[in-house]
Amino acid sequence: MAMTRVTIKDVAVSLGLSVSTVSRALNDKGDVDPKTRKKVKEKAVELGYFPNMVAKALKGKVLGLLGVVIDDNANPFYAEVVKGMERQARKYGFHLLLVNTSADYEEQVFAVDFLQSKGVDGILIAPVDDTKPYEMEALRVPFVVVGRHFEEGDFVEVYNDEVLGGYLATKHLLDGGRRNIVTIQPAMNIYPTRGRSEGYRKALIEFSAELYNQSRELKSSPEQAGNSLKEYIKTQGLPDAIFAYNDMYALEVITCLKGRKLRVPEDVAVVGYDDIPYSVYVHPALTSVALDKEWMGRTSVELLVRMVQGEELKKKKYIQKPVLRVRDSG
Amino acid sequence: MAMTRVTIKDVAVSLGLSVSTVSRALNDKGDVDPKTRKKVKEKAVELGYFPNMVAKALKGKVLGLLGVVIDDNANPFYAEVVKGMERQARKYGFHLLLVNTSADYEEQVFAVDFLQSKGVDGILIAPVDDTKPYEMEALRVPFVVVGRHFEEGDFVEVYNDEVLGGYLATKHLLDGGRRNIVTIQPAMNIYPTRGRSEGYRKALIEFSAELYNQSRELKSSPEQAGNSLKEYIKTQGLPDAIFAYNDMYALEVITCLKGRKLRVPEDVAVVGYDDIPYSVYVHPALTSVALDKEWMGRTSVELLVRMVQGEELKKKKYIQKPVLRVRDSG
DNA sequence: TTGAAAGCGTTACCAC
DNA sequence: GTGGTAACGCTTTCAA
Repeated sequence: MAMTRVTIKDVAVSLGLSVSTVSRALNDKGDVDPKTRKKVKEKAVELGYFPNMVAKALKGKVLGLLGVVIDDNANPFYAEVVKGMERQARKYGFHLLLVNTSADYEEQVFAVDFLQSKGVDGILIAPVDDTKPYEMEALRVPFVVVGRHFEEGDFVEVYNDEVLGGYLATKHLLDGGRRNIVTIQPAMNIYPTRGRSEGYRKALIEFSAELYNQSRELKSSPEQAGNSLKEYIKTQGLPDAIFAYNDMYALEVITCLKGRKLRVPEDVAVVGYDDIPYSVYVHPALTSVALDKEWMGRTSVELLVRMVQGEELKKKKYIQKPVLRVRDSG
Repeated sequence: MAMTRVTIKDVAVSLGLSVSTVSRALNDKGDVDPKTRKKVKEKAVELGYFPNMVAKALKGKVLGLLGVVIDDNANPFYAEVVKGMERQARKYGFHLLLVNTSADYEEQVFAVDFLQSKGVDGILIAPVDDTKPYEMEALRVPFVVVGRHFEEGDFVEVYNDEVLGGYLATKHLLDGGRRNIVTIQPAMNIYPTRGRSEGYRKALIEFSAELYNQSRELKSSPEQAGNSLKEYIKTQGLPDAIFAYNDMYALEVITCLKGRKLRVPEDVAVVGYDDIPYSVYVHPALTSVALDKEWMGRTSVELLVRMVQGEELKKKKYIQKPVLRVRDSG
């Protein structure tokens, strides 16, 4: 087990060559006699040699490590994004280093520092707060912002048209005859919340100023969504539709509604967001704004790798257009 | 951005000290004048120095990287396990390197090699096939087997009592009056399939030899579960209960059943496994064998870190007892 | 075509 | 208590 590692030097001495020649042979670089090269490679395999990336990295080469800083890998949205990242990273010979922040700012600061001290070549990050670009200055390696969008700063970003998403969802509800639509979302000030709100209000005002004036935004958390809604209903009365921040919120909202013997969508229509894989199995099947999550992962890694390899990206914003997937809940 | 990194040497010259002294001061090692130590630390902060773990690792120290080799991070079961791993790893100052194998053996071989060449200190692995212990010999770093169990080989393993899980599920169905129970699982030959089958058969034979002789194991895949079942029904007739390998299978099975206008659980009862977070929201809510997935993640990391730090584990098998969560599907 | 030697950032041994 | 130096495994000039 703990047998000492086979190094380039072992290969060299066993062949009576110098380490430099072996290095060149193995990396197909410089001038090496084809025969020598062949011998070296065979010997390397025979001895079970495999390169020590750590040593390579110390020589200024890339380690092939990409840090991923997200809220929670078990959130089905991020799970899919990460899956896409992993797949793409592998194609380029890169590995993913995962850190969850629980959407906590301190954790994020720590994560970034820690990741960098480990020598990652780049970072994929969904910042906890995308309103303060100067906070990204702690980043000393190339990075790509995933699923967020800073108004200022010209970072490379891969995100979704959240305004369109919010508009689509709300418009659909309006088209279905709903007039008392409340939206529920987390208190975080990030582009996804801002954008979806904006889309929501855009659809409302497009319909009438009156409806716009009655717009209602409820702040909550995935776990508390049900309780927040209950509270809201108690004081403000029953809405006829709810545009949930994402499918987790929608699921909680539906559970709460059912608990009060209300029918979905007959009494209250519910539209979610993210279109997680389980939305088909729940009852009623969720109507949701769909995003290609793997695309986000693949694209962000693709861009980051190019940056790590020294490429200067001209295009910096990669925006995806969401689509409404209409099912039974609204 | 691309400003060159602050090294220990920069701190040394700016203070007129030697690198060795600075190193000792920073690491609280050996003899250093308390005053010097203080000065060094302050200067380090001032200059924005942070240790280069890659260089440390080259010196034979631990890099603080743990490789994770699993089927698919987006599988809700693994997502929770990974979450537990990440949390625990962080406590110890370790990072997680994620690789998905899609349950493909070649991918796994590649993953392990690749991870090792990147200098990981240890590996957490859910092997694609846990019947061939000698295949683990490619592992040259400490490793912990997660969610799998080899009959031979004395690896450190963190897994679940799958026999009990299968027994619990089947017994519950039997107690509910079901007599024609088929189980559906993947074709993979891994402890979870073997164990759950065994538990299934154990419950059957405990009831009667006749029932045992009628036991039916259907091999399929999560995506094909519905079709496989349809095929089965066509040739073998309708069972009155299905013990699904996990909740994903169960969800597919239920969808298939509903598609044929069959009622769950009235016509066919369905029990799943893993108790994923969404099982509460689906309709009917899934009865499922529950596991503490985060515990698996935490424990395996805990053990691996201890191994990496040189500890010899006396206890090698960490087994969790599953519990049946009865809801509406069966 | 091949080899010697320097250097990447850090630690550790051994003098001073 | 402090500093010089070798060493970790590898790549990369620069000579030979």
